[in-house]
Amino acid sequence: MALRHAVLAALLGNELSGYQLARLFDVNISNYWHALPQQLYTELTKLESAGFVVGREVVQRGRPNKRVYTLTEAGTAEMSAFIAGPSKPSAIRDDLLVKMQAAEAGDTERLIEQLEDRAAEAKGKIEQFERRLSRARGELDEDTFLIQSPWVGPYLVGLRGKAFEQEALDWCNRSADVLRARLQDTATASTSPTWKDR
Amino acid sequence: MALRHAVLAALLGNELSGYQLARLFDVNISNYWHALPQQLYTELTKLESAGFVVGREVVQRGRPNKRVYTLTEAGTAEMSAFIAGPSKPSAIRDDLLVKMQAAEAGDTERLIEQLEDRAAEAKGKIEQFERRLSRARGELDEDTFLIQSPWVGPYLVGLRGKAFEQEALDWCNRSADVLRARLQDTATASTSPTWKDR
DNA sequence: CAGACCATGTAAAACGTTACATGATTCG
DNA sequence: CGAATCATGTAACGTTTTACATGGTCTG
Repeated sequence: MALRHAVLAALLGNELSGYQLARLFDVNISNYWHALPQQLYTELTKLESAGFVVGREVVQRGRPNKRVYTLTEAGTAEMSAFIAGPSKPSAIRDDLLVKMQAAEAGDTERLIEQLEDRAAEAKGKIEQFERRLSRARGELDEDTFLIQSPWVGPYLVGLRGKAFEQEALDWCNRSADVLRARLQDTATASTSPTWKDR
Repeated sequence: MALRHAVLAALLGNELSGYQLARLFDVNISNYWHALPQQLYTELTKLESAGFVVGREVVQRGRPNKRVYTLTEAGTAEMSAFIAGPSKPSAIRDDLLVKMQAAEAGDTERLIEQLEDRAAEAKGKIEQFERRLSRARGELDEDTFLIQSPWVGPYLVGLRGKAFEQEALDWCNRSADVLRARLQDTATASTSPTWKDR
């Protein structure tokens, strides 16, 4: 009763196959809901037998055929009920933060490496978000777009995704700087033992 | 193999009971790892039989006795190995963002309410973080603290928690404003049907 | 012709949530 | 005297992850 609504939300206004949905979850939706392709295929099957979506076969040449899904009225109603209902507190899990919490127990240089990798990833995602948001706005500036566009939900969600990644980037940079400065200090202290020994 | 490391990280340097751990996870750690008390009790039992922590009984008067846990060397080694190993991509799940993505399908006023509730919650958390960070720093300013303090991990994690909540607050306010402005527009449009009908 | 992309699933194992269960003390 | 806090668990159920499984086309 959980992934269900994330899938329905993605399908609202888009006719998508399991594969397309999986890519969406990977690049876009993963910023607020994470799911693996296998889950999506089984979830779509369940949603179809529950009557919330309908699938139709699309025959392709040069590629495997695919089955694309659309929301039914029951699906839209389900989404509407979900929106009106209570929200569960948002859950996060981030290995990097667990590692940072326990930083003293591990190899600092290795942790800095991981912060740098994550910073690079965040940079890439920010650029992706910027491109997607800019494409959505078209010619309009953001405020005008947000008042005039008929669909504003996905754009606002995109803004949050971008801000989240920006925050991750800043934090990784700051933290890596701090850890590097502390390594410097330790190194200086231990390479000048003459001073300490006196 | 997942909650395990979040618990070990919390126990690093602190001797805690299941109950104390549960409160920590509720107020502090939930910003990067979410877990319910039941999970923590069972996890502590598992960690003890795995040899990563040791518990000892503390007899109290006026309160139920409790069992407090400390990391063993094997536990610290496990943590060190975890830090050196690969990190899983961070997972988020947030009902509010799912609802925003599907905003067109639901009651906008109800969604605005939920954004406001969440904003208020975020405000409270930010203040909590500020108090805790300031207590940790003591007299020192942040930069000095981050170079001099022997333990810097939990502080950096706290900075991230605070930034995350700040970002949530800003986004909720911005989004609620946008949705309200759009409601205004629709109301204006539908209360002047004469103009539309001509 | 190897590797990436398109396309879809099943099964078992691990993990997380909800419900159930209990009981003493302190505060208003 | 009711509610909150302290304190710890078990069992059933639902969800997610990992591993297994397959096969065609397109690009360099």
